[in-house]
Amino acid sequence: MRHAIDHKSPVPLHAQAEILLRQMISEDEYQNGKIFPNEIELAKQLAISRSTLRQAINKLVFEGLLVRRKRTGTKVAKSVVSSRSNNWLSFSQEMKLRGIAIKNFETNISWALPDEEIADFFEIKSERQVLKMEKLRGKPEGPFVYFVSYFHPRVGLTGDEDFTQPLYEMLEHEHSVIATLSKEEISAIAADEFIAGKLQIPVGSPVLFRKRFVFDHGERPIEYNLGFYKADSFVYTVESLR
Amino acid sequence: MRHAIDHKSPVPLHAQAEILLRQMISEDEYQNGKIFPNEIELAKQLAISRSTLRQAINKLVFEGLLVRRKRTGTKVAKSVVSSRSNNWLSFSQEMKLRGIAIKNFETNISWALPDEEIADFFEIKSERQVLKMEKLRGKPEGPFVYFVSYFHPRVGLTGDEDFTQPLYEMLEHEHSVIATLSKEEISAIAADEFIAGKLQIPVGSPVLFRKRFVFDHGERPIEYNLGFYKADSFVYTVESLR
DNA sequence: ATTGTTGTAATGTATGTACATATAAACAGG
DNA sequence: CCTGTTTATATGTACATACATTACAACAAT
Repeated sequence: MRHAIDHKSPVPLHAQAEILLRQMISEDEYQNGKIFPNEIELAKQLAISRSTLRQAINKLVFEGLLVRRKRTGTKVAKSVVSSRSNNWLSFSQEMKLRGIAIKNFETNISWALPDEEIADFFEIKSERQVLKMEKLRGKPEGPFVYFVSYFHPRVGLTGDEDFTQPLYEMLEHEHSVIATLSKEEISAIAADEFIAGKLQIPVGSPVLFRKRFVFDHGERPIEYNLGFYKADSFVYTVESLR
Repeated sequence: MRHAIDHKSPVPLHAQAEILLRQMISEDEYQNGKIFPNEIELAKQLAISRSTLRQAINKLVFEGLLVRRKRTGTKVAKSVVSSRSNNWLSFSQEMKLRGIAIKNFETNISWALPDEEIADFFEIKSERQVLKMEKLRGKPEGPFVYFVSYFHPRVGLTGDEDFTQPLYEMLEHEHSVIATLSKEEISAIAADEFIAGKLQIPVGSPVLFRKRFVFDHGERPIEYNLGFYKADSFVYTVESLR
């Protein structure tokens, strides 16, 4: 009998249930296709009503994390198609959601001169220094992604900010900059020596390369971001309606 | 008093409510920020219960079409305007747009047994044969993409169709199947022997791999598609709003 | 004028209940 | 052995109800 739900907590019961379900989802058994206890049973275990539990389950179904079939039951979705091209979760938030612990291998903040493409995107002179952020992140056993970001001077970053917290929240709270639009280009490339060194892979290995342009609500450029992902470590999901 | 909801229809009431709400959303008044009737009032107008109406509203809130605030009410979300990019151009249409002439190197139609993932996606037994379409396409100087598609038996393809015309138009006109939703997963992989052979590149070279799940308006699976793009030949672009 | 209080209107949370529907599995009949 | 039929079980749909929370608005007190 589970009873991990606190009826006296200010956190809504369905939200608590959602958290519990996310935990279950990340467990190996459920990842491997084990059927969840049925609604009635699970509701009883958690000591909440079926309707409340359903609220939590439905949210996860909508996100594409769970699938349900009558008579069969509820289980973790096979092809984890995380719905809504919500690319607005931070990297760590997203990984957390998928139950992956991440480790920071390097974080580097510096001032740099933008190359032509960046200066062009920011609409500034290439003599003007911009803040550059590099991050090397991955699983405990090794890095699998190398990021480089450049920020528009308008944002007002000093380099002393706390770059460990979710980036877009930090920008919003500390600098009142609200990122609302991103354009991304995704391609496959071969690792050059630099990237191969960072990701600890052979030169020439496949790398998923993402170039990202981030704008504020006035469509003014905010961030220029490059991401290099070790092959197979990362799947980019997109959902589109006609 | 609205009463556009048919209680005798086999279509669930919440689904009917959802359709009505979508219509309202598209109306000018609501686009311009008019507040919707409150839940209780609207439920009364539609002659359904508040819970049922809420089911519909919540779905649209999840989708980001509506925003709600206590005491203020429910209205159309500001920023939304149709997000997402058009992945709905056919390959050749898209290439044409970019001024690239396309050559077909191979087109192969056959019947095949689906592997577990495909059978699972289609929700059919893996003994049931499905139509398989392979295409190798590229520039005059060489191929740069290899596609494999599987079609759900429901579509009713015989294999004798004209696969040279734009696929989704053909499906719509010849088989009344309207593809409206696609979920895609993009990753980088190393070319295995088969793919390397097709694309005429060394084994182990980087390849942009796209897995695509296509659904009709009822979210029923229609097509399962794999695309292998030679590195640097293809850039995937995504635009997303928050 | 500012600050605090109270009313009220909207969504948010939560439960209990009832019946519908889809389907896997067991069963029976040929 | 296969084929149809029944049964049990899980999700799906729908409603009625109650109380909590939030936040704007009006008013009162300082």
